[in-house]
Amino acid sequence: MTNSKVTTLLHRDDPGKKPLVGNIKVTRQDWLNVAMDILVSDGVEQVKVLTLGERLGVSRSSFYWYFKSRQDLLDALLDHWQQTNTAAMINQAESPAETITGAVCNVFKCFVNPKLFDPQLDFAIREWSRRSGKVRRLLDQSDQQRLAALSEMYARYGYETKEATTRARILYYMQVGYYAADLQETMEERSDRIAEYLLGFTGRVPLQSEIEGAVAYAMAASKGELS
Amino acid sequence: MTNSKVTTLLHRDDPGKKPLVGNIKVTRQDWLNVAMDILVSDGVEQVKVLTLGERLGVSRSSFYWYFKSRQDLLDALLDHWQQTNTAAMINQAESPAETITGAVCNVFKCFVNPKLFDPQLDFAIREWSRRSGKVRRLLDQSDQQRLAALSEMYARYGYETKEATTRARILYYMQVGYYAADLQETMEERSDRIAEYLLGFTGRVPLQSEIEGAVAYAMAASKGELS
DNA sequence: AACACTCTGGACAATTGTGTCCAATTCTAA
DNA sequence: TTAGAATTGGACACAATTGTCCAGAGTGTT
Repeated sequence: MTNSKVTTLLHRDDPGKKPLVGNIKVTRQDWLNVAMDILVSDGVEQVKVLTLGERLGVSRSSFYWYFKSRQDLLDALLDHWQQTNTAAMINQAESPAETITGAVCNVFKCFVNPKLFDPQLDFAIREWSRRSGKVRRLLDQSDQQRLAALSEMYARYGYETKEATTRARILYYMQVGYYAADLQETMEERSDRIAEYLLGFTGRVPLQSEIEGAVAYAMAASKGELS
Repeated sequence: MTNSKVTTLLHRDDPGKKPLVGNIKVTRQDWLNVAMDILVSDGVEQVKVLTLGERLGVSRSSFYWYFKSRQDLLDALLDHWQQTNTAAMINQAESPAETITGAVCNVFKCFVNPKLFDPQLDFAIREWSRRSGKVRRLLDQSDQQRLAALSEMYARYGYETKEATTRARILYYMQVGYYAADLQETMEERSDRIAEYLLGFTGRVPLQSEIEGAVAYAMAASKGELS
């Protein structure tokens, strides 16, 4: 019904890596990669030891060599998320820019470049948080940090406090909703609205150069040309 | 971890209804109500015949008298959603208003009055749609209809096409994201930002009377005083 | 009083998931 | 070449879940 990337998710599929010796078929990282893939496409509940094993072509027992339990794997996935997404968004919100529209363009980079920020992973965690108090607490904390960084960004360009925090919410939750809806929109379609998005989010007309820069970045990102 | 309403979810808990005769302990509607409750609070995957039966104080076999299978129940839940949420939002988007800010206030009614529109149910369906092609198709269709109605609303007040459709997206997806994030915000906190939300969504300054009307509606809705 | 109708409970089968145990395999090092 | 370490596969135990079957318990009808 869903997923399965064509990229090299598994050690054995990556020609750059040296072959595994001995009786070894997969690595701990392979289990993690496949688990992450399923987490993103199908949700936590579908992260099942049996399913992962089948996809790796390996028996379930192997799993228990690398992980203490299913929960142990889930904790590792959560760790990975914590160490990537939130940091990236805060970083973009704090990047310098001439104008507020330029600053929002910086934040847009998170929304279009999966190497910077993985919105689908973010959504998967959000879904997971509904069923786990621990995950919920971590996510609430991240949301607050991100909103604070975005509010501060608007404030830097002269918006008064309440307008700054409200615009931060609109920008942030619009992004959350966009990925929750999981549109299958091409990057061309999205780019085509950039000027209007910038106007909507800031109330100010963006510079032509900002629009062009954002479109160029979005197109490059969609082709995997960025890091 | 979650839910359980205190309201009269079950036939037997509603003093207004006549008692069930014979060997009858629950009705088909009771099963549906409890299922809907769990769908909203815990997601489709948690809608289990055993769990529902326990909550109703009845054995699983009873379920199979009222429903052909678990899938049969899920189809009924989906039906109910279709016949409520989308219609309500389109209706609000089409309501007449003097200004665009007033029109957005009409749409806000959906976001704050659960009797008009149930955003948590909407989110539950969205989550479900990730795991079912059938649900996915129905939801995509609803999203498009709602976005079309909101775009048309902006267009009525003079926004040109691309700005109208973009603002419709910001308004709609912000709402989706807001409920996906599942903040535990009081209605006072939300109301306090209404003027800024209106400015952000429309780019125009709302009338004082519109703000006051919207706040009054929101507070009444949160107290369950509306229909 | 006998019967039909509606609903419920309990036993059973099949499937799918987690976790444990141990033997088998394959490389490395002594 | 032999011992040991790392990894994997297969069998087993256990729990949760869906679905089937049928007997039984109330009600109303004839």
